[in-house]
Amino acid sequence: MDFYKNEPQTLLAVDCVILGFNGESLEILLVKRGIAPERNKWSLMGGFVYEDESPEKAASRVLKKLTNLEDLYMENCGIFGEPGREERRVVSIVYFALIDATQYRHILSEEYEAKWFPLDKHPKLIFDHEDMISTAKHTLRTKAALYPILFELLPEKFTIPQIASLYECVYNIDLDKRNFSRKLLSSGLLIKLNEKDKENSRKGAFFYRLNMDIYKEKIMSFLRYLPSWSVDE
Amino acid sequence: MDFYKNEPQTLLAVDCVILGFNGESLEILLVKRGIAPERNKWSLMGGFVYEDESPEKAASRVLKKLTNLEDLYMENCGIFGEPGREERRVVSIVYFALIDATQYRHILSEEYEAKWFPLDKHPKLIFDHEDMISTAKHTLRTKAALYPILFELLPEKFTIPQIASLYECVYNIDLDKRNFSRKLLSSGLLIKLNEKDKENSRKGAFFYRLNMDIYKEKIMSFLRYLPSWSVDE
DNA sequence: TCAAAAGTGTTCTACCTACACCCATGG
DNA sequence: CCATGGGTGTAGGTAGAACACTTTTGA
Repeated sequence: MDFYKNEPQTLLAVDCVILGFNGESLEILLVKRGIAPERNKWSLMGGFVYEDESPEKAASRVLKKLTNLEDLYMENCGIFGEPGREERRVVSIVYFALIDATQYRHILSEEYEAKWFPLDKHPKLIFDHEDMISTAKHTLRTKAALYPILFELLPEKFTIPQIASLYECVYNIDLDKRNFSRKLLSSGLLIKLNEKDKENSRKGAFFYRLNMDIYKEKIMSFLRYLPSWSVDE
Repeated sequence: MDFYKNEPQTLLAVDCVILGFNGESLEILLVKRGIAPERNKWSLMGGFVYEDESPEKAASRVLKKLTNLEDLYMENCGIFGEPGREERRVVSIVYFALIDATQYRHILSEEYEAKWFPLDKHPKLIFDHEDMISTAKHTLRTKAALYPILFELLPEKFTIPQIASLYECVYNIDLDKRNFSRKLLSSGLLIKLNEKDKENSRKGAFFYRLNMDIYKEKIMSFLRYLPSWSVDE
C-alpha cells in the first residue's frame, strides 16, 4: 500500500560541527561550499539525507567524505527547521563530531576546500551555521560536564596537563592543575604508562591511556537534589 | 532560482511523549491512531511537519490539537530515521512534553481517542514508539539532573512532599524527605506561601511557588572535573 | 644551580548523610 | 492523647579549594 500519499515532503539535510584540539585551543573544520546557493562561501560540512539511510548515517557519510575518518564521536545537537532559514525549505539536523589529536592533521579529501579555523575566530558562515556552532558548543559543555567525552579529542596516549588545558579551553576557565590531576586520577578512568612526554616540559608528564571499561560505564550524572548514590541504570 | 532540484525529499514527522504526574506516579498520554497504517492501535501522538513550520512548531501544533494546551515545556529528545522503521520512509523527530498537574485531567480533544496510562505499564505501541519513550525517559532524567525542569509537572502551588515524590518516581528511588526538603529550600528556588495542603496529612505541608527569576537562571550544571565556580554563561 | 613544570601533602571549609527529635493536627 | 506525616538540629564524614612544598630535569 502507499500510505501518506498526500503528506508534504521535505528536503532533509545534516550539517556537521567538526571540532579538533591542537593542544592549545579548539579548532573547527570548515569547507568552502561547492554548490549553489552561496557557492564558494565558508560553511559547515553538510549534505542531504538519502532515502535509504538514517540522518546519523548521513552525517557519518558526509564526515567520512570530507575527512576519510570513520567511527568518530558524533552526537546530534539540534535541529534547524525554520521555514525561512534558506532560500528553499530545508530542515537540517546538526551533529557535532570530535576528532582526536593524532588524526588531527589528517588527509582531507581533495574534493573539498577545507580548512581548520580557531573556534572563536572563524570566517562568517552562510545561513544559520553560526547558530549551529553555538548550540554545538553548548551541547559539548553540558555533555562534557556529565560524561568524560572530551577524551575523544585527545590521542590514545595523553598527559594530564594536556587534558587539563583542553578542559580549560572548552569552559574558558583557569584550572588548578594540581587539584584537577588528583580528581581525575581518583576517578579510576586513567591507566598510567611508563613513559613521559618530554616535549612540553623539563620534568616531563607521564602518559596515560583510558581505562575503557570504566570509561564506558561512566554514564553517571550528578543528580541535583538527589543523593549521589541514587544512580541506577 | 530553484536549488536542490534533484535532491531526495522525505516525509518528516514529529512524535510527542507526553508525560504527566498524578501525585503518585508518572503517566503517559497515548492515542488510538486514526490513520492507516496501524489504524486503531495505540501510539504516541504525532503528525507530519508542514512546509511552512519548524519541527518544533509542528510538535506544538500537534500537542495543542490533542490537549488544547499551549506553551507546555517541550524538548527534542531524539530523531528516529532508520529506513525500515515504518512501511514508508518517515523520519520522525521526538519531543517530550511535561503537563502540569492542574491541567492534568484537562479536556482532551474529542477528535481523538486518548488515554493516560501508567508510564511503566502501557499497551504495546506501534513502530519504534516504545524506543522513543525510552529515550524520552533518559533525556528527562539527564535534563532534570541539571535543570529544575520537574517543576513543570507540578501545579503552580505545590508542597515539598509532592515534589519529593515526583523525584522519587522519575529516578525510581527512595528519598530522605527531610534532607531533600532542606536542600531544595536552600536553593532559593521556592517561595513559601501562607497556606497549607491539608489533603494529604494531618499536619499539612506548606505550599510553595517557584521563584521564577531564580528558576530561569538556574541553568547551572555540575561540571565534573571542574571547580564549581567555573560556570559561565 | 636555577627556572619551570609536574605532582604530593595538608588544612580549611562546605556540604552531604543519617538520624534523633520536635511540631501540628485530626480522629 | 496518640498516630501520622511535616519539619528542624546536629554530628560525622567526604570531597573540593587553596596553597605550601617537593621532585625532576634541561639549559
